[in-house]
Amino acid sequence: MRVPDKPSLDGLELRWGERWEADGVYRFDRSKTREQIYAIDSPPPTVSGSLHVGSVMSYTHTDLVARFQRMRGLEVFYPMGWDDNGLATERRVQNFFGVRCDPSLPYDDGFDVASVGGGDDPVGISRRNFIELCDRLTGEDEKAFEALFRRLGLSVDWTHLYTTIGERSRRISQRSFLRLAQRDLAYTAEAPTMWDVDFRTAVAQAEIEDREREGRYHVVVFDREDGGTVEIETSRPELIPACVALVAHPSDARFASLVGSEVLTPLFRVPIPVVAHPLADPEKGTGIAMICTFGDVTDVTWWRELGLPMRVVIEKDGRIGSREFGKPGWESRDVRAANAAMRELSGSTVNQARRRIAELLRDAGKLVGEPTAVRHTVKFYENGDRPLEVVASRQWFVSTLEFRDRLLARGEELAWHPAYMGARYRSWVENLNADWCISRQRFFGVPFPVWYPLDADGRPAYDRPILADESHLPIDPQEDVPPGYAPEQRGEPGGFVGDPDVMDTWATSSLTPQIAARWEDDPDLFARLFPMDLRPQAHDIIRTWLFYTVFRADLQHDSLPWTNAAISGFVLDPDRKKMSKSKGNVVTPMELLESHSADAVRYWAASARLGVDAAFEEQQIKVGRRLAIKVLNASKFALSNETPPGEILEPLDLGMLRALRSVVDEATEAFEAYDYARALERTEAFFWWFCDDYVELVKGRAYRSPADEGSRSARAALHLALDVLQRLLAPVLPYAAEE
RNA sequence: GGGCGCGUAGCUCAGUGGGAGAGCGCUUGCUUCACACGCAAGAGGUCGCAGGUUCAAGACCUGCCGCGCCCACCA
Repeated sequence: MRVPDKPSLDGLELRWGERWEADGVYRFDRSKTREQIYAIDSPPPTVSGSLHVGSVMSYTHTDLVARFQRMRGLEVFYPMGWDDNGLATERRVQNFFGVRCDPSLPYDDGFDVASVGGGDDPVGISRRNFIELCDRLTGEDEKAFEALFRRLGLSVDWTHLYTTIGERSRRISQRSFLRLAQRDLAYTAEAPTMWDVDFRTAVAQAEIEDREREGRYHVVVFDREDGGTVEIETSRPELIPACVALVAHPSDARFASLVGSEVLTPLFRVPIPVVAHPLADPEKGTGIAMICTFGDVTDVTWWRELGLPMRVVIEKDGRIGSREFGKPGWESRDVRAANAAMRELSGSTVNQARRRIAELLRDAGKLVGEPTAVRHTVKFYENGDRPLEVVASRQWFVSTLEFRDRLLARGEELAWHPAYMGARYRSWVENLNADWCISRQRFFGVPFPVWYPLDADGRPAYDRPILADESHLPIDPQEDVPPGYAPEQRGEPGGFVGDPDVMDTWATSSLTPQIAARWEDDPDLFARLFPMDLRPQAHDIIRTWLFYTVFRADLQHDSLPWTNAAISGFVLDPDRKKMSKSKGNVVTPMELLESHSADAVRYWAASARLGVDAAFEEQQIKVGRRLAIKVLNASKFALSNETPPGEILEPLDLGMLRALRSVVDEATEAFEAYDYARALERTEAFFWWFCDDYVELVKGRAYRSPADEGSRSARAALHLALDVLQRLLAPVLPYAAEE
């Protein structure tokens, strides 16, 4: 045994990191059975830059549990993944290399990105070439991520690494999709969906957030057939050309006589019916509202349930398109005026159109008073800058609404840590209002393993998709050819065309348990791991990652994907604001580890309970550093006397050990309840008492003659207590404990 | 509008019906043979407010105030 003269934390991470790797101490032993295994569904961090100090905290939380379960004798399956599938990566690669993905181009296996000049316009390349570039760039980030996680001391088995754009993820994602399609749970439909006009893609309900915005209420006059008028209030007058009806509540006496009659829209003079529907709120506006295709999701409900026609004026780029009145579906009592008004709006953004139509209405005497300013909530894509529009387009959906009740039951079945986080899941599931739209009009993602036959005129038969053969996955329908067709038939009448879209990134990451456990690629391994024990994650993605993963497992395996969910909070800066790069208060994780040591940073992370947002406190990290150093020094004292210890007989020694035993019990109980912070708190309090009181009390006795019984008892007690304390602290301070 | 969480020392936070606590920071003293990244002593609190239950409330119940978050059909 060699005890250093002056113990230090410096260099411990590198030394023990290498040793752990060489010895394979965290390598998963797949010969173990399900009962002997503790399986973790690690969150794959998004690869589009660098990791945040918040990630350091939450990944440490997972590692605390992993190390505890391993020390309790379970074989821990602790993989890692990189989430490099998605819009964030796509944008980064585009900007970095000056390229643009064009899925219609064929793969160029001799493509050299160096040949892409510094031209102004991005160079179009095939999807496969684009993915290869994504792989290349994300590879760099992923190396940095791994270095950070290794230094932090995450006891991950790095041989179980996956990427969400990798071949295995694409295969499993496509396989799962095909199974859903075969059961008609995944279906394609032309339907109104939420649409981001900047990214030009459909988005799902889960990616939508409300933001408060300034708006203006306009009171607008519609003409009745009998010569009277009716006034409605709207914040979106630019949708008047898309208006298909007025709606009032069935029991609203004020409008009862109007229901069933027709009115004319202002400016466009389009005859529309007045209808009744219980969703119309007599308290709002003037009590009667216009229904447009489509201003919001209520419009969609009204349109569907009342069987109204569709008159769309907003294009996918968010501008008002040109429309010709007088044609079928665009009838008008004054075609000339309608087209004149339409020309005023065509080509402008909704904001421009809103101002312009207000002027037109005013000039026509159809605006009552002036628009009044109001703050109201508007739906945005979570990464978007402009309000979402509702656009009718062909998309793939997964049936969700019909499973609401069983998904609620799954939420009850899952053990949430802390328990109250289950309420967020519940309120989300209770309020689901649409099937999951899983197609995205983007490029860097998992393609749909689907083609469509072309009819004699070259039109795709979307109602007869050709599903890929499962044995050939993953496939890219832009390159691969469906069974029974020749490559030359691509795009030709009577031939086929590949589905151009990619899946929602959550459609793949909702399968992380299946990907990590190699569903159907390795049935033996899967049976040993699934359902898993733990999903660790932060609270902001309960309605996405957690919800979708529960959903997929329920559909595919009729079970929960895991039994426990451990929900971490966020890291806030000391002013209690959310840390953000723009405020310049971000500390890079690697710098933290280098200046304070990994154990010190882990200590700070371990003091933050699950579910609670934690303040970033450098002071707390320093406290952790002192604790780690104290462990080294106390251990040095206990180990420096090399004479053999004896039997523990002294009442003081026995009393100390009795107290330590109850600390072990408490810490174990806390850890089993995922309350690592309490385990640390109890252990730490005991440890400082042990150092300051017990050690000082027995020091003199320990220094007596080696043969002295009291001295032997003291030394034996010190050895035993230090051994136990090191193990109690090992999940939090693995480096100091290992040293 | 519905729901969840949180208000305890200057700061960060424990607190499981009976004694108001820890760490940091602050003050004072100490080169004691594991550790000055240490040790010892000390100052510092109407436990958000108001009722109620109880022999006893920081804790349990009700209402209110404040902060944060989640959800909701945006006329």
